[in-house]
Amino acid sequence: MAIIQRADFLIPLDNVGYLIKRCGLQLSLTVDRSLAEFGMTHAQLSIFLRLLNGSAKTASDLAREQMTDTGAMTRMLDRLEEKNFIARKRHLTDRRIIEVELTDKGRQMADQMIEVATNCLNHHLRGFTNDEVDQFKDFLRRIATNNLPEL
Amino acid sequence: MAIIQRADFLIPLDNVGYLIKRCGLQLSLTVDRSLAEFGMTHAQLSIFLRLLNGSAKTASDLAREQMTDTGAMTRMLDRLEEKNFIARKRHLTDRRIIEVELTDKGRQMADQMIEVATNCLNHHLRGFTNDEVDQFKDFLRRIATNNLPEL
DNA sequence: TGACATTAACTGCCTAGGCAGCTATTATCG
DNA sequence: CGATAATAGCTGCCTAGGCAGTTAATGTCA
Repeated sequence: MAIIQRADFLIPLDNVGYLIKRCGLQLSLTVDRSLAEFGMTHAQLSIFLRLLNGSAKTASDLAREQMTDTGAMTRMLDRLEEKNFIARKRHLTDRRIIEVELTDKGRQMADQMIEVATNCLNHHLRGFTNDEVDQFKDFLRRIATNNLPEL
Repeated sequence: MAIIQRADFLIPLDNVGYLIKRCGLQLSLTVDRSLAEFGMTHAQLSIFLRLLNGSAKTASDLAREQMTDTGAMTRMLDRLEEKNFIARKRHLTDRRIIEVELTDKGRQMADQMIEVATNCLNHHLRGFTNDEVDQFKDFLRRIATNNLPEL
């Protein structure tokens, strides 16, 4: 019951892997270009979003959710701290942990970035109905969870 | 008639941008891990596919279709040439152009890689019906073409 | 034809991520 | 309690891509 055949694989526009990768690249490129006026990137926006909604509070939370390395995250947080967008605080009881929080300046920047990025997303999704977007997101979530075991 | 609202943006699993990025990362990670036994990557497979089906013949074709830089492509082709997977040949009439072609060794490697990568893709798409895959691909193609102007 | 623009490929420089290894701290379990 | 494992964050090293600039070859057009 294989879904994807060898033949599909050879045609770029029939190759799901290629299509996902391409859309992801286009999207992040568009967002990065739009955020360039603030000197920011989509990767940094993503961190801000996690901190804003509270789904990540520490450096390793962020690394895990961004699917990146703790080393890379350390350096990314260095850059954000340098610009006073975030602050690091040692956890009181578990002193291994560094708690990351947005500064006022960070929250303000996040606000502007969200505005810009939302527009980019809507640009890429123009012509989609709400139902289609919902179904699309559902597909993506199913693909993501199909891989959880080895994540 | 904005589709994506600010509120959606804040919730990772409702954020189309985040979901696409995540799926793309997971997919290429899975493929890369599977191709590691050959010492190859998904980026290299992608080049092989283009050369196999004839949709790209030159270095700049490849760079354009991979959405990368010609400089990066030069170096990538260096690596592939070094391992004798591809050969470079000057175009006869337009001597600026370098034509890239797979060697026998390259074609043989491509064959094994396609097998492996197809399995990865099917793994990520398990539980999908053929219709769902078709619809998913359609969504992705629409998103990709929504951005063509500035490509 | 000759000046200028464009294209293809390449190179050097910079940045950022992946990986391995390290230290400090906490958890586990005999 | 004490040894060992696990976790969090950090650093050095390497690789690969983005960008700008270069060279060679071709196209354009007065």
